[in-house]
Amino acid sequence: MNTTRRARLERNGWAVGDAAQFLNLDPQEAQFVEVKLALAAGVRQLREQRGMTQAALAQQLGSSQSRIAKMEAADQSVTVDLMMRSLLAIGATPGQIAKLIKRVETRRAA
Amino acid sequence: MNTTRRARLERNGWAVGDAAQFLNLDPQEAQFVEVKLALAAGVRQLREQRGMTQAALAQQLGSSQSRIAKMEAADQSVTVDLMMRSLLAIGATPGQIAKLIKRVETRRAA
DNA sequence: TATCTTTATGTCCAATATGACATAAAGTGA
DNA sequence: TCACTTTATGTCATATTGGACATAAAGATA
Repeated sequence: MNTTRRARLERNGWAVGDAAQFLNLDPQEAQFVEVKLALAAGVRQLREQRGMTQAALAQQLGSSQSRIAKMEAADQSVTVDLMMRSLLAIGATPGQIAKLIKRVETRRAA
Repeated sequence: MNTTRRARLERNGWAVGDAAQFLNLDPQEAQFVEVKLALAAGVRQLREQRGMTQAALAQQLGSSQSRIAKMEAADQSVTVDLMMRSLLAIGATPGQIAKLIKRVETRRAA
């Protein structure tokens, strides 16, 4: 978000910030959420890259379409464990997963 | 393990391999376990680096000493979620966590 | 050795996550 | 528009995880 847009919104009474501010998360829980978001995005990206539907991925994982949808939405009911397993099942390497997580850190600086 | 030792063991009927072979894990589940082991090691390392006991860390996390012990042992009853939260609570950055995971990949090549 | 501290292991049950299912919503092409 | 595919959302029962507690085992210090 650029500076003028932010300023305009704030003038009009909008609280402009990230999920952490909105939800009043302490910083480390906020970071945890960001990690989950990053992994969720990774799952979606890899799945689409492979031209798979959520249903197809669900079948490969022995899960269900609805759970995949929740996973890609980083729903609070899905664990990082499931995301990790999914990423590995899709063929992501630990290095790729690491990259997803590493980006969380720098995102704040951007 | 060096080559001659391996050869000697195998001559004597020992199956020489890693945890994956021993437990008959498929490769991606094996990798998942390795990720957990790496994170577990990270927790222990950071905790000791800070001169904390498991009990002290447990208190900081609102958990219990036994759970910390299990976490550091990468017990199957502890999730990656708990490890991640713990690492972040100890002050690990996403970048550091990423590094732990990234190392899993290259370990195989070593 | 004995005592104290720390860590490991096993079990309980309340809290949470899971796959499954139904169904709504959104997207796609005729 | 309609039909079809894909994704999103809500709920449920079963399974798994969590903190807690007891206690064993291992370390440290005298």
